[in-house]
Amino acid sequence: MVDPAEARRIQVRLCTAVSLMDDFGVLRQVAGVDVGFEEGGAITRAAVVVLQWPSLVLVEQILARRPTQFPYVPGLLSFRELPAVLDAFERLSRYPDLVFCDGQGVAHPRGLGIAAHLGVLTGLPCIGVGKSRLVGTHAEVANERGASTPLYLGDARIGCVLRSRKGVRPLFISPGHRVSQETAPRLVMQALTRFRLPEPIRAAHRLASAPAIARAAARMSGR
DNA sequence: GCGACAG
DNA sequence: ATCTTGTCGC
Repeated sequence: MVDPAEARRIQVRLCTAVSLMDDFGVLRQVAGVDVGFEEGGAITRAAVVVLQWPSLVLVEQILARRPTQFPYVPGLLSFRELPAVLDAFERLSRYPDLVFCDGQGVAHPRGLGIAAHLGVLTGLPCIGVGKSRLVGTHAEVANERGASTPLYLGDARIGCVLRSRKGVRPLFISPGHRVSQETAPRLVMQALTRFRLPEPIRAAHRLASAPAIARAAARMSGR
């Protein structure tokens, strides 16, 4: 199995394949990706949902489960979560035109967050939607829906910090693959309804964290 | 050597 | 991420 040192070498090599140019046609179906765990982390659950665009109507959902084989190491998240995500992608009846992935895109120490890694491996346009910061510096973000400020790593712009709705913690948006810095936050805004997270990510999260619901139901019915 | 650190 | 009830705030 790949160890952390080897994983970092793979990232340095693969990051050269990332494209930060808009390169996709008319969007008809978009996917949302998120991962959860069972058995105290022993089992990885990857959820991939497909929504019609721009209606955001759910049209397909796939859940893949497999033994976890890599620990959580900041900066190496994709090596822990992508195996299960790729299992789920193989079962899709049709590939989406764009993917929203929970986690960073190129806003990563070596430019290959999980959304960028997924984009390079599948070849699909991908956008990283992080709920918190991994790397980079930025100015304060106005407390208004749609407000944003660029995220930098040294001189390079690696993404943006976006307030998806007033009064919530901002999202860390960065291109994953075949999407530009300007377009990524625009598409995220178009995928929002009334919640902090864009709909594709919310739908994937509901499916990936289903165990929590099962446990809640068990507790209510009789422990 | 001392923090920071996606999910 | 996950373990977990009620509770503070808009």
